[in-house]
Amino acid sequence: MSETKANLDTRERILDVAERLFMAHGYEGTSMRMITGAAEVNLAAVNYHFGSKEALLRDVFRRRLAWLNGERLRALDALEKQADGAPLKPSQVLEAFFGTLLRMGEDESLGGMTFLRLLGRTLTEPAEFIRTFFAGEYAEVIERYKRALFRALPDVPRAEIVWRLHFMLGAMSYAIAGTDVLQVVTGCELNELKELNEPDESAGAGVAGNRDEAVRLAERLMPFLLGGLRAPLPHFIQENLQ
Amino acid sequence: MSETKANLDTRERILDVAERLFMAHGYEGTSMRMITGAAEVNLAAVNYHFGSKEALLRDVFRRRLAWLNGERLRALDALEKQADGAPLKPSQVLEAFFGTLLRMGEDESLGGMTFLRLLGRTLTEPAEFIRTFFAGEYAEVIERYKRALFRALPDVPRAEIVWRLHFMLGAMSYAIAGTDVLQVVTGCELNELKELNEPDESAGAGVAGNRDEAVRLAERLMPFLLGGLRAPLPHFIQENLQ
DNA sequence: CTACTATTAAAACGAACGTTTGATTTAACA
DNA sequence: TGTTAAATCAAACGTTCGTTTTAATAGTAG
Repeated sequence: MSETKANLDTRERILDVAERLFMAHGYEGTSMRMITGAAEVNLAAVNYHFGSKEALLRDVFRRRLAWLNGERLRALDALEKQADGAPLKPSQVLEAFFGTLLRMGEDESLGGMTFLRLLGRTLTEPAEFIRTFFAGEYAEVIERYKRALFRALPDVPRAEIVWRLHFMLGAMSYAIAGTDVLQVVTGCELNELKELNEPDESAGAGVAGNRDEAVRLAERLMPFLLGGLRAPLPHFIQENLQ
Repeated sequence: MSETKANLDTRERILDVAERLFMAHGYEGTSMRMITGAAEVNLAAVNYHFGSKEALLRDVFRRRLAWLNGERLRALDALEKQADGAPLKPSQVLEAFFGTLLRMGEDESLGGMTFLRLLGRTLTEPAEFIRTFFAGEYAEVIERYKRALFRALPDVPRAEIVWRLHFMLGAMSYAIAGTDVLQVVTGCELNELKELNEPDESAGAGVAGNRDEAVRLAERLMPFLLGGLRAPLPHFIQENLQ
């Protein structure tokens, strides 16, 4: 009995279920009883293992962000070592930052698209403890990448770079998190997106589809982001398209 | 007595307060008691005037979106009439769509930046009734603008156009909604953003600052969005920057 | 076996939630 | 001025929330 339960210990199973439910219903919209019910553990298990609901959310993210931002730092280290003191190319910096994220979406053992969408959604959650938590978790990575971009674009005003990085983070976040929302809004012509749109399905059946989707998303998003970085300065909206 | 109360009737005052609080704390994070308390009305007033909390949120958005999307349709009508059957330029379409939105952010009587940020945040809320509501409210506008973009870019695959529109909506949404979040994440170098960062202040003192900020945001965001539309197709990430 | 620690279980806690009720006040019109 | 409908009010409704408590159950070293 309890074959599926014995595979993972309680702690890990709670983290997996919470990740999925927070993504599907948001932080406030997910109750402890929903989590412990879906994870088939006792109601008190969350408070026993994590202390509180807030701490659970933090641990859900810590588990993934530790890997993600570590990988990002390692990628930047490798690039800078290879460049040997010379400034990096802007696309290298962006590829290291966003490429690492998108590759994470392809790996189901790292949370896959479920976590990426949760991340994108949670970045806009207004709760104070969430914001301060993210600020702390991201501080080092953002600082390093900002410096790399400043060196890569010495002639662009630094405020402009930060603005554009801001927009790129937004486009990326939203493109991932809002997929199902805007699929409806934009009119369902992209039925290949449909596979992503089953937030409550945890079966392994959709894994392959999600991986393909992540690859496709990465390919389409990267040039868009570079386009954002390469765009002309304000007041110069010329008409050289098509 | 009740000088500030007598100016607006109960209904309108509830809408204003709810708009502000939903923005600051999210839908689930805002209680009826917070709303009625801040609006200085009885707890039962919301259910009396609107029926339920969900209906209140819908009315908060209806009040603004009716104006916004109506204006968007009128702007597109004007452009198409002026073009006299010829395809529009892509930048004209984007300017009509996003420019209308950003100009709304400059007008405090239309909700200003408070509503824009609420809109951006709520678009990623997972609650089902919110999603279906937005899909209905946006359907006509998106359909019209999609058609205009298809005509404006006959050589670009339609799926590609929808993708890029998707990303642009995301970048715009997030740039507005996530201002205070990413200000922290990206390191506070843009201290001119600080003025926006007082979600609980309703006094008129910050109005001028917010309007300036909206104009600045518009100027910076538009070329970024055009850059997104103008970006090369996948697999062609060349290095012509800086 | 005993003693001890870690984990799970059932039950209940007080607080806060959205909503409803029924009485009371306000405003408009005959 | 008396009548009626709209609006406001205090109070309570039943439910659900996150958390805590207390007891029972492994699992392990001495």
